[in-house]
Amino acid sequence: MNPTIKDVAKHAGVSTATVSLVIHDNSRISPETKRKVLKSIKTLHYLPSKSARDLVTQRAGNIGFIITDDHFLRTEPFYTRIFLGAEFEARDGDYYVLLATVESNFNEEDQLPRFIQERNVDGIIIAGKVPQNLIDRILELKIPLAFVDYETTNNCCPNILIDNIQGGILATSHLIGLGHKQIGFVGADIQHPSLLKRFTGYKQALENAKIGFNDKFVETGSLYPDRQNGYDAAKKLIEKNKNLTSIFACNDAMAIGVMHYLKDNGFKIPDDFSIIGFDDVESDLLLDPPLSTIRVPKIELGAESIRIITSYLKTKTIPKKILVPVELIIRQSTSAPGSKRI
Amino acid sequence: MNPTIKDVAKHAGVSTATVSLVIHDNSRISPETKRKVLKSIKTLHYLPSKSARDLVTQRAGNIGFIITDDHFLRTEPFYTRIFLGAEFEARDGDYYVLLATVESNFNEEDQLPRFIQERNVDGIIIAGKVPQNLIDRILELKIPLAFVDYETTNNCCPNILIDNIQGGILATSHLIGLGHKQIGFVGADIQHPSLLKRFTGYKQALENAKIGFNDKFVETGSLYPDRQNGYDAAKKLIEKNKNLTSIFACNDAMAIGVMHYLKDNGFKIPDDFSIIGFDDVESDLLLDPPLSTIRVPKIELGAESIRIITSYLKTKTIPKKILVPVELIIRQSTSAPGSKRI
DNA sequence: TCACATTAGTTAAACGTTTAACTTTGTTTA
DNA sequence: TAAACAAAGTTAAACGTTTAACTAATGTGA
Repeated sequence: MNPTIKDVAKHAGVSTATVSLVIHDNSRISPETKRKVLKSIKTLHYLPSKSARDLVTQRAGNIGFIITDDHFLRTEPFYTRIFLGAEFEARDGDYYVLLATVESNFNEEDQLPRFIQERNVDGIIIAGKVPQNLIDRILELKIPLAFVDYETTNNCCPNILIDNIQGGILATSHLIGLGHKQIGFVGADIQHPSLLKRFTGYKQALENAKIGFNDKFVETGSLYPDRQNGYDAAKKLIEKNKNLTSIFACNDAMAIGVMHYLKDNGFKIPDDFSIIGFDDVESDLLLDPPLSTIRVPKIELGAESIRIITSYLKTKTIPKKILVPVELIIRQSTSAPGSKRI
Repeated sequence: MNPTIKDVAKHAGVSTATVSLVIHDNSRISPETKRKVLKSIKTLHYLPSKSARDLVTQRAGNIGFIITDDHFLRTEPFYTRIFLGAEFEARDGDYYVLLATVESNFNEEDQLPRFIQERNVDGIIIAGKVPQNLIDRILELKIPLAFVDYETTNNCCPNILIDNIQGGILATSHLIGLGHKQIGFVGADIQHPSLLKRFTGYKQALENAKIGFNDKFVETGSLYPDRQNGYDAAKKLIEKNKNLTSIFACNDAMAIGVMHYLKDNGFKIPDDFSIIGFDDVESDLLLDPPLSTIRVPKIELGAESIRIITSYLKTKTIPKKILVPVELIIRQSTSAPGSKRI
């Protein structure tokens, strides 16, 4: 069996309390005793037991990370990176991150994630949109909660958000700056706060540039912002508006769908048509041409959410909203409106 | 505070031992008492504390998952999915999975992952290649260990492996079946057992088809099997062998590099040149044309590794090697050798 | 010189379970 | 009828820490 604090105490000729105080660097201990104890710790290869510690301190040492399986499968590289950002940051603090997926149609009777049932987390991060009744049940249990990339209306909890409006402005302004005046918007799930704000940014940029907003240029009918729906939206939009020269898609997945539609229909990108996405999913780089987009600092988003929740656990104070800035990434899918087609 | 076992005992009018026995479904308890206790548990919303349990049972309830940061960043979608497979499977068992990355040049004095320091795992899964001295130190601590996608020479521990040889044969035979006779191989890090076996499969398929092996058709100089090195390898290989009609790349990342090189140099895929990869990373689908490849069941690989290690923890028996079968995925990057170039 | 701090440690209870060993009561068996 | 056994619980120790409250020794100011 592993050595315990008692073994160390005996070896160093002190009480277990002293050993504990040394471990926690308490000033009550003289330098000499400290040295002696540290030496014993080293020679015995002593490591404190986490479960014993957790029991007495009444903490779990874990942060739960919840996401719907739907989100996870559909937009995996996006949320995976947020998770990783959380994971990395948690390591520096003193936590582990436990992952759980829930069904997107989670309902009353469904089992809560196991780490909640076992009281195995000190706090929870929810990534992306989840069913309201899940949120309610967690709040009922009074487990500290933070949301990343999902804006809640009741401001019970901190929200770590992408600056979606700014992103929408950046993307649209980029196209405007290149000389585009006919700019389409491809979106989805208009209930989703993030997507809505990107749309708001789009409109705001048009207004700033004194370009009239035209709702014929907007296609937001589908539920999920995925590749197939991007393809279909592009089809509708372009068939309806022959004069369009560019599209801002609400995320990269849809942008990729748009690109495929354009390619399938003989448009050259960016010569005939400029297209910009949002998210900067890594795979953008594989595209031909590489996609201009708005970079979302995913790792940073995850890290920030850990910082928020652990600081809450320490100080019991919550900031309401954190807005993480985004960045315009110009690649080769956008250019000045060039040789017009047909 | 949450209710404890004492509260339940008091509420049900029994001892805490009885409550514990009920929870563990011990036959010593009469049906009537059992019913009574279960009712109290329900009305009080009692949930056993994991840390108390862990302390007394001397288990952590966690499995560690270790990977080098290098692997993780370079081939993220691949190992991420293995991790997820482990995560999902662990949930059904009674474990959480804790992730840790280590530096690929991990050395003696470096800190072991925190979950090892804190004795917070019952077993460890190592994914992909890691430095030998890390392995040695874990073995020293006598923590049960399993390797996924990395073959260890000393057979101390179970190895959950992709059937790389079979994959190499499948890929190469596919090209041969299409009529190719000049088939290049693009690889890397010839020390890496997995890559080596893919190469073995390549040679074996050639032999099976009575096609002579030509080491001019092989390029395995670079250290990492990534996109850039794929690009460079294709360049060398094709400049050297004008008669090549197809390439089997040891993974998709390199295959993508090869495709980029081919595109940059005016080759049409698959008309002028067939290319097949290995791994079936999701992003293959974005490529133009979509890449034929060998699918590795990543989720399954992770799940299997959890099954192996938890079954070891229960029964203390280890299977030596598990070979997970792979599958040929034919997309549009391979076809019969067609209209030759220039 | 004495009351009082300060320093450097110790003692012992507490955290919430599990489980071996024990008790009590009732039922067989020889 | 007594001894043996089975059934259904209980008691109490143990797991390995942390920490409030205590103690003993030394230093300090009036």
